[in-house]
Amino acid sequence: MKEITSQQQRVLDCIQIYIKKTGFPPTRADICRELGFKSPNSAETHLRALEKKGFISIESGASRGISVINGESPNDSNEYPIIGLVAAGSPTLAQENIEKTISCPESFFNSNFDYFLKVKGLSMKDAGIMEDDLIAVKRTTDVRNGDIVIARIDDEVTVKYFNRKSSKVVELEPANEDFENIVVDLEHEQLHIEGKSVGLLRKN
Amino acid sequence: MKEITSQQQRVLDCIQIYIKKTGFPPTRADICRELGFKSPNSAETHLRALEKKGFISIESGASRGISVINGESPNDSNEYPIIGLVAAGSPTLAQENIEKTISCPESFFNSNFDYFLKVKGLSMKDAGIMEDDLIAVKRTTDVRNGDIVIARIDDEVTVKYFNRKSSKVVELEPANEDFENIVVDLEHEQLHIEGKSVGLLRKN
DNA sequence: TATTATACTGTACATATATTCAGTATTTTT
DNA sequence: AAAAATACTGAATATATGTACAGTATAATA
Repeated sequence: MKEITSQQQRVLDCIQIYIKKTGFPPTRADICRELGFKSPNSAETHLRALEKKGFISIESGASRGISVINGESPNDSNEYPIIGLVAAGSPTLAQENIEKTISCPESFFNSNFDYFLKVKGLSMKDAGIMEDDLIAVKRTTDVRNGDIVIARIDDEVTVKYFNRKSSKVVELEPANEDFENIVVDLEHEQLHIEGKSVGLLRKN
Repeated sequence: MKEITSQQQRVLDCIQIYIKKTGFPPTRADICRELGFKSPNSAETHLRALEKKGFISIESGASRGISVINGESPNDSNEYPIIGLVAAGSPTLAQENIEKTISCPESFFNSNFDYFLKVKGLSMKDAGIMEDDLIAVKRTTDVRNGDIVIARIDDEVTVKYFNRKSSKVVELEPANEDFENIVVDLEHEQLHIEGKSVGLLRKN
């Protein structure tokens, strides 16, 4: 990140204050009004400079398409991401998989947790886990028989009861008689435990 | 704050996700693209409805002039009591019935709510409501068919689906075939609606 | 010394965008 | 049974807005 000039700082501050106050970014004209410029091009050139230096990004053609690039993530509060359970692919915390975040106390469930997983399907319905429920997931590989785990086999992610049959065999058991147990032979298949359920949240 | 419809909720979610992703609010056309509408007026009418109900504010004439009201200020956390569902007696907020309290944001569920009710029994298990789950209850008598309600008949409190059969008859339907419908003849029995479920919380 | 970056004014214009009007249909409320 | 709210399509339009072009001037680099 390059040096910022004092005028560019004023413009950057102006943008942030404007967003704070209104909820959306300013136009070039708004910036001129706030800072006393008489030509929209004054704002324009400052914006381009700020973009070039990496302080903001500008969506070309979009009105008010300014977004402030925030180096620091707000990890001070307890924001937990909601991640969609996609059939293929692991539930990573990559930006594109995060649908939303929820603010909630750290010690909300009995154990602390890392993210919410949005459930698809009814394979755990007899455990009271319904479609679109949010499972509070704690990232851990320390799971015991009977735990509800988030498991990945190859690229498929599922939520099931964990049941270790032997040192080489693990069964993943649904809570719905319409579904069948998944038997994983650890010698021939990769089983990755993403974490376990420590709670559940449902919004009607 | 009035009731929000499911479509309006989709639009509201869309706006919040869009802001989260881009840093600025969507245009009418953006909303149409995201939700599959074919006319900008579809978005427009939903926005006006959301504004009327107080969920958003719209700056007249400004492009992308949408701001979400109550957009999760971090310190709006409240203490909500957990009340045990005892077979006899109403779930009052009297001190002796409060087992515990939970700190959680006001806007945690889609609708605001008043207390948590701890579930006993499995009469609603097919609705994903299990023993010891905490139902977020909003105190209201404005319930519709299909709502999960907290109802009191004489001194017995239950959680069931609400189904008005006629002006004189209401059926309370369990979500478990081992239980039977409760038919309430309003001319001969007192039915008191304590509130309805707006969410659920489970701790493993 | 020539070049580049900064810091503006002022005009112009294509298009992005909000917003209105005219319809249709269904559901909910009164 | 009538009225209001919900949930759309489709077309039209005034204006809000980004952005390019033409200048001027000063300070910092190379």
